[in-house]
Amino acid sequence: MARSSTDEARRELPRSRRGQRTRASLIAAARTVFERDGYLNTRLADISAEANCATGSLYTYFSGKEEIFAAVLDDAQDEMLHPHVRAAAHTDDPIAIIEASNRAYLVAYRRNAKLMGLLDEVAAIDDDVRQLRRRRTAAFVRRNAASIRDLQERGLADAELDPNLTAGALSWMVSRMAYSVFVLGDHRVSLDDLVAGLTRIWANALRLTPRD
Amino acid sequence: MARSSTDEARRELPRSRRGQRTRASLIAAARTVFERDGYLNTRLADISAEANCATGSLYTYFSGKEEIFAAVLDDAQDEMLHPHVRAAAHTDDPIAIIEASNRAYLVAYRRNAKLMGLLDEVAAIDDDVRQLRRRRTAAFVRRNAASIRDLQERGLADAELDPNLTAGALSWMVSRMAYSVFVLGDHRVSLDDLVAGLTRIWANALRLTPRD
Amino acid sequence: MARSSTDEARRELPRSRRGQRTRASLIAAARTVFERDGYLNTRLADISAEANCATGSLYTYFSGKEEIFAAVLDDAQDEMLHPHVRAAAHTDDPIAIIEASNRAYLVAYRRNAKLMGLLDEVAAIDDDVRQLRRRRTAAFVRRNAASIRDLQERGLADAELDPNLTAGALSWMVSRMAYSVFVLGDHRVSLDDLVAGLTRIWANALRLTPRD
Amino acid sequence: MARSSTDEARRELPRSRRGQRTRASLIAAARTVFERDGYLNTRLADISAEANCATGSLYTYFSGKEEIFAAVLDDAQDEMLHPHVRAAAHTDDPIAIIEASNRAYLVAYRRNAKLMGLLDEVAAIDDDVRQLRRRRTAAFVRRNAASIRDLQERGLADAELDPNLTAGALSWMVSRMAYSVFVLGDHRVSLDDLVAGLTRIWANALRLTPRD
DNA sequence: CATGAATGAGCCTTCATTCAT
DNA sequence: GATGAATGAAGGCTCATTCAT
Repeated sequence: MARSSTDEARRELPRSRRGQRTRASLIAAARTVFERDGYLNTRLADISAEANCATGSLYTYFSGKEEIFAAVLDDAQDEMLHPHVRAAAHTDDPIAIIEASNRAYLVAYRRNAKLMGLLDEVAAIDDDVRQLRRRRTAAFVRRNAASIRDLQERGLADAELDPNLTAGALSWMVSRMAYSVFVLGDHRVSLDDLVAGLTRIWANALRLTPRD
Repeated sequence: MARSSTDEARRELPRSRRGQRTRASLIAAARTVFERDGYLNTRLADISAEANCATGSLYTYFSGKEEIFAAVLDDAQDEMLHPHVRAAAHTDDPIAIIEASNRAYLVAYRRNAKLMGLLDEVAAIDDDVRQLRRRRTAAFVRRNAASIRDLQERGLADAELDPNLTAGALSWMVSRMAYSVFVLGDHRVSLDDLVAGLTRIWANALRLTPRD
Repeated sequence: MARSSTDEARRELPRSRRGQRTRASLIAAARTVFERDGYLNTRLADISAEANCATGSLYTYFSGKEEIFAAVLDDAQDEMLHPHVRAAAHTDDPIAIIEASNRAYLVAYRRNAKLMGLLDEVAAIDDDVRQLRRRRTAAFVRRNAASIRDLQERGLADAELDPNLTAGALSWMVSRMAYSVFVLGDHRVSLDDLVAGLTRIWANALRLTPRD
Repeated sequence: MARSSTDEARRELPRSRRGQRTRASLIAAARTVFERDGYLNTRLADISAEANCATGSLYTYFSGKEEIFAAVLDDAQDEMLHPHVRAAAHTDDPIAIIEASNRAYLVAYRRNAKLMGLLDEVAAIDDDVRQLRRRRTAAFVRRNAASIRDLQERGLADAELDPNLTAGALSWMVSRMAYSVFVLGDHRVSLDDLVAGLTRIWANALRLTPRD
């Protein structure tokens, strides 16, 4: 997570084995409770209770709610990262790449739907988390923008589109649809149809021509 | 607003002129404070202070934070409504209609950017508000879906697209871009460019052919 | 009521006809609400609402909750008074007199059961009401004590009994049984059986010999 | 106390010694303040102040006023219980048994007069406490009824009396006289005279013949 | 390091009472 | 007199954070 290296307030990692166990169980408990009760409704006491340890112990490792939430995100880091386009590096077909990317994203989102919804809740509340998410998204958007620019230069994509704006718009489209489908439960649609639908819109938007 | 007719707990409207003035000033104060401090940080005492009245007066008209927030939304109702496509009824060009619709939406959004951001914050927290927003969005999406279906039937739009999914995806795209630009301050872009960009993406996505 | 003549704080009686009507409807409403919700749970606003008049109007006639409660008691005065033994003056049989007295008391109690329960609630809370009730009871007890003394002097009742103590004990016995049966709903027993049972205990206690 | 086993909301007992001390001092403080100021006038802050601890500490052990009051009763439990008739099991004389029972009750009542008065205040207000008292009284009355029935069967007591009604009536008589004498301060009478007087009435009521 | 009780600021909510209209 | 909105003191309760053991 972005904070990992920069946040000097963070408590040091525990040295003893016992400490590591406690810390880990607190993080696991926090995720459980956050996902069950929501960020705001969660009291720190609930977390320590879930972790079967004393209230005070939480402060041994974390400075407060925000930090333990950050730790939960950190812990789930890899699962949640925007999948890289390289995920589908073994093809040249731009549409196939987009599809692979979307699929990877949506699969990851679905697997962590509760946490993603939580992230959304917290981002609406907490500026740090909002910045964090923005930074992540920015990286993703930048990659997409680069890809669009590349396709435009190769004459494959609509040259009129502003690569940055377009990348941003399409990224939001996918991430909000994921939220809508997996968190809110709107749109009863299968994963395959969702991937296909979003990919087609994305490809159309760029005016890529399907090879068919 | 949706609650108006359904929420039986809502306090009665004031009978006297004085009461109407107080109620109105409370709503105005609430909007000011909510937009300034955010929903969570706002204490009801802040609102009454801003409205220059006693704490208790707030409870004369509202049962609590949620209800006064609902009243603020109610009050801003018309400004915030998703603009109807009819806005551009005086043309036949599908792209022109989309553009007009997007412009209307983005203009309205920009005018109430703070409130829209607030709505987003609260929707992440409060289920009632979430439902409220969902209902509104659903109506908007339904209209868009109908429009897409119509264009498909007329052979103007990509027949492969699922109208509902597409309408949902494109609507989210526009609304999140509005959030991104006007609330978060991302993408330094002019309103015109934003409208043009989103409209082009939208039109491309449907495979509408610009007349040029 | 005892306060009627002594309490200088009491508002004057209204002169206008309209005022009298308002005052009367407030008292009626107060009784309704007190009996329905209990003394503590009753808010003055509930009373004025029930009386279909403004909150402020209550203060035109009463200085507060205690005073309007006193007015309710005042209003119900005659129904609630301890019945006088004279009620059965047309017989010489001591037991018949006791029975008549008990019956009269219990009938009156039953008729105003809600109010009597209320009186009990308030007496436990408010010292003024407690004193009021004590004064009333004292008069009743005094009469009973005199009656016992008389029977003792005539050689009809156990001479060992302390007339005051006995009168107090038996009076409490009857009044608490009334409370128990009519307010709490204990002892499923008919009025006749209740009267008969209490009268027999009373007569036995005095060692009066039934004539049979 | 009756709630002990049934009230699932009750906070857990403290685990540490310190916690036990705090809890105990809160209960002691509560009794002091309740007896001094009455139930209604007591603010929870007064109790914590009296116990020299923070407001919040009270909530560590009790969920509110009702529960801490219940704990006070619980704590005084043994002193307040209706004394059992067995208290005087070493005699066969029915009157002596009644006298011993009454004396035990009145002595206990006098010792806890303030608390008994309090119990009365609260019973008039709070339904839970009312039920609690009712259950206790019922047990006491049941024992007395059984005793009366026994005496009737042995031909020693007036066969006409309804055992339940009579037991109820006489029990109320004694308990209200205790209230009257020890709480209200009516009837200037010595304990011995009170015991003697009530016992004679009780015995007379049953038509027991004194052995003299 | 763990424990879990203690702390107390902070905010909400009620409602008797007043008072301008 | 009637009206009903305004007032604001009062007290309840929560829970993040600290700290003695």
